Amino acid sequence: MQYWLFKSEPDEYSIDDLKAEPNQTGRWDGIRNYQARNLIRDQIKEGDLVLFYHSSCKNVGVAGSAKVVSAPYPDPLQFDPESKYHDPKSHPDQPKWFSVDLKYDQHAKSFLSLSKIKSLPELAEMVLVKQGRLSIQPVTEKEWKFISQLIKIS
DNA sequence: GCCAACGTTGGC
DNA sequence: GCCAACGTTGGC
Repeated sequence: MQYWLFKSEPDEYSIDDLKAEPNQTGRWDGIRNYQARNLIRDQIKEGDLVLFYHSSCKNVGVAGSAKVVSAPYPDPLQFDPESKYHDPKSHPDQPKWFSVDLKYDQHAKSFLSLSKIKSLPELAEMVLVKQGRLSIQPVTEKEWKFISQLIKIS
């Protein structure tokens, strides 16, 4: 079992949007950063657990949890000329960008803000704290357990 | 392969 | 809207 943190701008796609999807399951697409792509393509597995993080908004922080419910597969938006995520350099026989499906799990009963995260020595080593700008990042089991307690999810 | 210029992310 | 910290692009 592995743990991850996925960032999303809630104006674009919030944890409530995920919950409102049919079967509470949505496609995590639009990843266009190689570090994040490598994680999603090579390391993320069906069944892994995800902290759903809201970025670039009034309240930045961990809003809840979700579960990976598919293997990685090519992000269809890269082949869609209408999409802002269209990548004309990517070809279907060798796709550059990947997606997974996420299923809503729980809302944080207590929202965990970034400032709170930064104030906690137990979370000082999080990628979120050390390297701000990565949209998909690994979370250690220790961090996951600590955060689960803080936000009161099980 | 280096590196300057430019673009993006994301907190504040 | 600002700006720091990256990542990407492209000339050489």
